[in-house]
Amino acid sequence: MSETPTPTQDRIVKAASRLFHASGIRAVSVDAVALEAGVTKRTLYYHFRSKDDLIAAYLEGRDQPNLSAFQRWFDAAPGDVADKVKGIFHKLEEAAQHPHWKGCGFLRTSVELVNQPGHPAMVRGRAHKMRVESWFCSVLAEAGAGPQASVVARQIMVLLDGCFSVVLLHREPAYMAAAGDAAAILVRASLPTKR
Amino acid sequence: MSETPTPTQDRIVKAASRLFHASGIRAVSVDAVALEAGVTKRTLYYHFRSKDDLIAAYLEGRDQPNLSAFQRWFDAAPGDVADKVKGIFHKLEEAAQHPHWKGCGFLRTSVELVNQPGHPAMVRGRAHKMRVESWFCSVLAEAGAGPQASVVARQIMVLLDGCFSVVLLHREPAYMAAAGDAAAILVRASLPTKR
DNA sequence: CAATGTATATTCACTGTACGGTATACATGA
DNA sequence: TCATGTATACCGTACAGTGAATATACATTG
Repeated sequence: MSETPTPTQDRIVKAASRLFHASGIRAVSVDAVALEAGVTKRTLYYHFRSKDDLIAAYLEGRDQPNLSAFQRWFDAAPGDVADKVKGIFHKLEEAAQHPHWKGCGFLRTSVELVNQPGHPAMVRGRAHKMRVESWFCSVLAEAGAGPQASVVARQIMVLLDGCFSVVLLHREPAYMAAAGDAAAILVRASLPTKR
Repeated sequence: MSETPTPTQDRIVKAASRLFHASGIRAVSVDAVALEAGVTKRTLYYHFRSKDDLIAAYLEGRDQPNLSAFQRWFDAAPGDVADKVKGIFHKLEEAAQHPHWKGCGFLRTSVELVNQPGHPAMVRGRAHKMRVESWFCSVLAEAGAGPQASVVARQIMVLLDGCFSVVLLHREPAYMAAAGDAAAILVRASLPTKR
């Protein structure tokens, strides 16, 4: 799992990621993944024990890139911490404009696996969300939020995941702007007054 | 659709609701619904054209009850508007304690149908969420939020749906308390200062 | 009243297909 | 020759949906 993947494994995971993210894990068959990867199903099963393994690999591959994107967006935004957090929501709003945008793969997978809380994909989903939350928490703590940092980090996570869900249903990215404003208000309320 | 359902139709929809809500629409077969309803599959297909029709009926039946619950919780909570909104999140937190709690059927169904935006169930999901949002909006407007009412209503919806998603993944209802605090802060910020 | 017709409601048994996963054999290079 | 990798063909199952027959209810008509 932690070894360097062969080119074939890589192609399979990439194909799985495209299809799973586009249509959901239950709607995509193993045959479809093999076809997309240009590989026979038997080859796929040589490299992955089961479809569940493939799902786990799919999410594994999205963990770091997702977090990095948030961090990049935060760093690139001008202004104070509150503005920078708001900047993340702004970038998310831009991304959601594309008709192919499909929300958060971790959340969507967790919905499809709602009755298998111990599924490796669920474990990875929780770990990913916790990483993001911890990063928000440390950012807020460095900005001087004190003991409020962890609460506000949780509130930001709720707003973030709320955006994914609401916009996936309504296809109305403007919710993200409203959520960004909310996040900025909450961050400011947690920081010591400026002057 | 608007006619009084026969007892058999009612039993089928109720069985479908239980199973769909417990496990998701894709994980539950029509055979399973028929079995749960104590009816042959062929009888089920006499009353409903397809599984999609059944899914739509399932969500149709959750629209008004869901909204009414929010309104009841709001009315029952003490304090000003901000406190009452927070009261909704508190009740939600209580509900999420039960191990059988499975989040919001509308959101979860929308995830499972992500590639069929025109599906009747998606249409009903959007309509339901809009009804809830409109109700929040009118409540805020009556409290004197002015033009901010619609923005804050959207922020509350994002927090609400964020709770459903986050808690379904983490199984940690405390996120709802944090979200309730956030909602109260946002509502207060939108109202004219007391004195 | 009895025989008949008709719409509603229900059942058993079935079809076609798509799916996750596998048995087995073949190829290739160290 | 042995490990790695790929391919063809297949298995058993589960699923959405259907065909054709049957039962019940109730009205129409001789």
